[in-house]
Amino acid sequence: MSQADTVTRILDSAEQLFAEKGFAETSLRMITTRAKVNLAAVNYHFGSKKDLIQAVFARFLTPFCNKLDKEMATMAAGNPNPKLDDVLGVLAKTMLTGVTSSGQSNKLSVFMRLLGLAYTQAQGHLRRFLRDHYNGTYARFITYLRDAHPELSPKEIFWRIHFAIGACVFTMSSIEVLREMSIADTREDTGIDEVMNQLIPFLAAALER
Amino acid sequence: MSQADTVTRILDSAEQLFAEKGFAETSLRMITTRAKVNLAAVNYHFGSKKDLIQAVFARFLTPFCNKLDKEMATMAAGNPNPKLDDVLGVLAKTMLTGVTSSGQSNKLSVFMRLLGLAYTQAQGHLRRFLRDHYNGTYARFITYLRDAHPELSPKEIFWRIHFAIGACVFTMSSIEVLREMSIADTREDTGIDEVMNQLIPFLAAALER
DNA sequence: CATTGTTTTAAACGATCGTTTAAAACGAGA
DNA sequence: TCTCGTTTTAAACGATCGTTTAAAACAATG
Repeated sequence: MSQADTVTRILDSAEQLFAEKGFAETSLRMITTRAKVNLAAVNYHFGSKKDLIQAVFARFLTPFCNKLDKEMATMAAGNPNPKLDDVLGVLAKTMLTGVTSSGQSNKLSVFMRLLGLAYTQAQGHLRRFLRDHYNGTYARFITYLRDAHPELSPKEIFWRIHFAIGACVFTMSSIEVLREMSIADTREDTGIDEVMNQLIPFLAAALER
Repeated sequence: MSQADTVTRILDSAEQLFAEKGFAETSLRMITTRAKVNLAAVNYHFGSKKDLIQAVFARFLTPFCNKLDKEMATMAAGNPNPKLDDVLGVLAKTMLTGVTSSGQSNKLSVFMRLLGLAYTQAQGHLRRFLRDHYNGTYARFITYLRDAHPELSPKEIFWRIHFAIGACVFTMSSIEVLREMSIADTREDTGIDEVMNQLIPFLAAALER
């Protein structure tokens, strides 16, 4: 087994388990067992558990942010005054097509779940890491939103977009639980596409109003 | 120190720490140290850490659900065809006035944070506990929503209300982080009342549309 | 005051955690 | 084939976890 294999398998297992259980509830022994590598491999290749957490985020956030930056620039080049729909459309498209780190299915919910953990479970070091590495893309995105709605104050833009992020992150984070509850409630299942098809107009209505 | 004191102090500390750090990241030693009681007091009075978690939820959910049930019944008695605004208004009022378990300030964000943990960090036992004890109130509330919007399918009701719950839970769960980010973004702070004043019309627009 | 049931206390239990160590296994270049 | 840097392995480290124990302290009752 080559080094790249070992590193990748650790990242895959860690990503999956972190999204499923959170950081504290996931032990290095769970990760290395699932990855079929030796326990010491994490500390050898990454240094510490904290560094592994950052590596998991870096692996999917770096290409995602690069892609988002590029797509945003492309949109702005062909459209001097992008509206909210345009900006959010680029974001949605990037999320749907650009999140493919470990190649497993259902990647979007993992992405969302990790994003949620970053907000609610970040232990300081992760928050600092994300700010230091991805604040640029975030700031540029917010700027597009402001330009699309110059009549709204920066505050209003900030909170509306985070309300929307909240609805997305929460829904996709708890998608399994929610689908179970939905079945118990309504006696019929709801596919993820169907959830997305309801979520998008929900958010559009809330953001535009 | 009487028994009631000890039990209450443990519940207060646990509630605070769970909301702040989550279940796994909060040790019994943190809880008992903050509560200024002996370590063994948790196992003596509650049995186990899982039982303590359930007790924390029970302490604020039981009076909350009782109050919500009563307020809903009162509303329905005086209003044969409550609209969405009425139903959500009762919910909001109950949340703002009825969440006062440990008497500390900023209780609403603790309530929301714990609610979020119940969805995203529930380890099975908690999910079962909540379903067994509070599913009645939940079902009744959903019924009011359905009656208020008979033209919507049960599925649509279910998902819209959970998108809304997501925006609330996420926002209030990460309120400290978000306020920091907002200050960095906009160079001005946002009070919690102000956040609520933006959140409510946001949700209203999304639910009604 | 003595007794009895309840609560608190200090100490220890075994289990599991993240991390470290040192030797073994491996692989490419001389 | 031998060498040397890299990677993997098994074992152990100290720390911390939830839980248990048995004795001490307490409070109420006779």
